Formats: sequence, C-alpha cells, structure tokens
Amino acid sequence: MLKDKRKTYHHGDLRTALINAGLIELEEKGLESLSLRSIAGRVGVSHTAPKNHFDGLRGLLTAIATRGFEMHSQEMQSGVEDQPPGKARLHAACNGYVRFALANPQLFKLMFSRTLRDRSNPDLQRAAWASYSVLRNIAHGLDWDKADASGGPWRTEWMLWSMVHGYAMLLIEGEIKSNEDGTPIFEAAALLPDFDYREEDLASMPPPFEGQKDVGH
Amino acid sequence: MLKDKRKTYHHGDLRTALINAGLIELEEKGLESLSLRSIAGRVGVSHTAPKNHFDGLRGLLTAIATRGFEMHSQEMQSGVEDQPPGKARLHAACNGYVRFALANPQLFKLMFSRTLRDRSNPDLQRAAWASYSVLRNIAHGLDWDKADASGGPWRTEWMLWSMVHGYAMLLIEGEIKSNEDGTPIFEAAALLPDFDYREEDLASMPPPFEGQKDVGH
DNA sequence: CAAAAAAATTTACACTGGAAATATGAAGGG
DNA sequence: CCCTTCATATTTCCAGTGTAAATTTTTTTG
Repeated sequence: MLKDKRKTYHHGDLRTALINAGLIELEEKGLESLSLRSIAGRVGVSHTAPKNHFDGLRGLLTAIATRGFEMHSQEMQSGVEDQPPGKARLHAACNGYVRFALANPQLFKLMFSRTLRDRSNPDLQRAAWASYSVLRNIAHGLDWDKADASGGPWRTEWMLWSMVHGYAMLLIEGEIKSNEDGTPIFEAAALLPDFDYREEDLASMPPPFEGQKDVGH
Repeated sequence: MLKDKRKTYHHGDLRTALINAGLIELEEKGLESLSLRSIAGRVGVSHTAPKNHFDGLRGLLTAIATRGFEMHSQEMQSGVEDQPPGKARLHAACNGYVRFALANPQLFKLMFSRTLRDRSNPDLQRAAWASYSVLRNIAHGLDWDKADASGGPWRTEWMLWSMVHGYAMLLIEGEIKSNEDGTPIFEAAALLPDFDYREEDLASMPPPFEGQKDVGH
C-alpha cells in the first residue's frame, strides 16, 4: 500500500515516469550532461530498461521534447485567451513564448535541437505544429508594412517567430542580460514593430515548415 | 624537408593545428558528437596532448568559438564595406550574419552555447564583442517607430539581433525551410521592418551584454 | 655538456550509450 | 490449477568518452 501504482503492468507506468524524471534531470544537470543512466537511476530501474519504451536515448529525448511542446503551447495559449483579439493577443503569445523558454531553458534548447531529437516522430511533429500554430494563427491577421512587397504570407510569421525565438535564445544563453530575478529587461512584445492589425480569413496559408501535410520532411 | 614546419618548438604549432582540425571535425561530425580524441587523432597526437595548450575539451572549444567569432565579424564586415552608409549597410550586415550561420552551422551553435565554451575567456569576449559591434554600430543610427517609447537604446539593437539570430537558428535547425541550395527563401534583410535611418553620435550607448567594461560578469 | 623546462605519451579510471543473453513476472489458455 | 507465451527488466559486456597522474622524449637554457 505504500507504493500505490494503479497500473496493471510489470512495474508501473515506466514510460511516463522516465519522461517526468527526464524533465527534472534535464533542468538540473543541463542538456549537455544529461544521461540515460542517471534518468533510469532516478526512477530506480536499470539503464537498459528504457529500451523497451523508447528507441534509445534519442527516443527518450524525443518524448521529452514532445512534452515540452505541449507545455509550450499551453503557456502561450493560456496568456492569449484572457486577451481581446488583435494586438493584445499577439503580445501575449510572444511574451508567453519567451516566458516558457526562460522557465525551462534546457528543455527549450532540446525542443529546437535538430540532432538530439528524432524529427520524424509523428507525436513530436504534431506537438510542435500545435505550438507554432498558436503564434501563426495570431500572426495571420497582421498587416505588416512590407507585407505586399516581396514575399508570400510566410514572411510575417517567420519574422515574428525569428524575433521571438532569437530573443529567447539570446536570453537563455546569457548574451542579452536580464533582470536579477531572471525576467527580461524588455518584454518580448516591446521589441515588436507597431503592426497594423486586420482580420482576414486563414484559408490560403501554406505551411511554414515541414509539418502537417509535409510530414516526414 | 618533407614536413616544413618553421616552428621552433617540439612538434610544431600544435595549438593552431588543433583549432584547425577542430573546425573541420566540428562541421563533419556535428557539435554533439565532437570528440577531443578524434580531433587529436586527426592531428596525429595522443588524446592528452591538447592538455598542454588548452584547459581540457572546454578550453579547445572556447578557442574554436573564438576563431568562429573572428570569421563571423569578417563575413559581416566584408559585406558592409561595399555598401553606402545607411540602410544598405544594415541589410548587408544582417545578410552576412545569417550567411555565416548557414555556412558554418555547427560552429555557429558552438559560439552561442553557454555551457560548451568558457565565457570568462578574455579572447572569446573580445572576439564576440567585435562581432556584435558590427551589427551594433550600424543599428545605432536607426530611428525605430517605437524608439522613443518604452526603453533605453538597447531596445533597437536587441530587436535587430534577436530577429537575425532567431532566423539563423531556425534555418539551421531546419524549422524554417530553405531553398534546395541551402540559401534562405527570404534574405534576412527582407524580414526587417522599414526603418528610418538617421545619423547620430555613438557616445551615450551602454553595452548590450556582459562584455567590455563588464568583462567577467 | 649538463640541468631545467616544456611537450607529448602511457596508463588508469569513472563515466557514457548500446547490444545480447538471461531472469522475472504478468496474462491467457488448457 | 498448471503451463505456455510474451512483455518487461536485469545482468553482463563492449567500444567509446574526458580527465588525471606518472613517465618519457625533446627542446631550451645556463
């Protein structure tokens, strides 16, 4: 009765236990020195036990990254829903993007590391796309000063994404200095150009990266 | 006479040989699977030989990153000098920033990895500052639509840096898709807001991150 | 030419992730 | 109830990794 795992299996729900332990170890030890053995050890199983649930370390990292994208989506979405449609939501989404990165720096870096995770994993792709869509859906209504000029509709969302992602990265890596409590000196939204905002339909938007229709590169 | 190393030392200039070999191995094997032993092996020395010239793997990576920032500066500077002062130079610098990152993705990631290099190294700091200064000096003349509003003078340069850095990162990691030849679909400059440009003096600008005066955090 | 210092090697150690064979325990069928 | 089957976890082993200490080799210095 001490250990009440309600699972029917051998030892319990090792899969999610490993992901949870991985999330903790990740921020504790850092992405670089994270080890499969220490994650397994934290759960109390041998270092080869994860093999039954994940395709090696890479597979576990992929699952952790997937969880990360789900958290990322939620962090942005929660801030967005409080705000009225328009510029306020855009600002909330951008601030949420950066807030998540600063709260989970190692996880954030893992999520965007091409080599450490398995990008062909469908769950990961779904979660990553959902996360990006929060930003994308809000960005679509924007009418940007140069929007009619050179490029297709991707230009505005890539510009937004680049800005907010770069700001998060530079803050995490300590290149841009932040307040003593870790919060950025400028909110992400303070770096944005002063967009005009207009509502439009979302129909004719192509995907911004290899996701959805384009799944599997 | 076959091996004409004009150095007076024991085996030659092992220090720069290791850096050069490291640069090659880095892009060949990738930042994650780079190994001190394989770098040393490529030069033809034992894996503990680097100890005499660098403070462990971290020291070698720091030296490689330093070299990277020097290359980065040059890549931006070369593009800038051809252009007339003003917006053209800004665009050239931004394009150079991203061009370098795409040409040396692993090196670029190393340069901005807080944990892999030793940020307290003075040579690294100097080189990183010089690289950033190219962008910074050009950014200073910009009068941005919200420049008078919330923040100090850092806001414009951080916005520029974030945008261009994020774009580079997302391209490198394959999140934003590029042309078949690897070049980006949009030049970095095409993502910039339409700045007004005015000349001003550079006197009252505080440093944008822990560099220069602030050396050593 | 000898002493001192620098540079590189050898050896050993504590780690890592992965593969293969083995043990454990739960589920399903007679 | 027992027996088989199969998923799960462990044990053992292996090729790597970076680092430290002692040792050898070479260069520089006096």
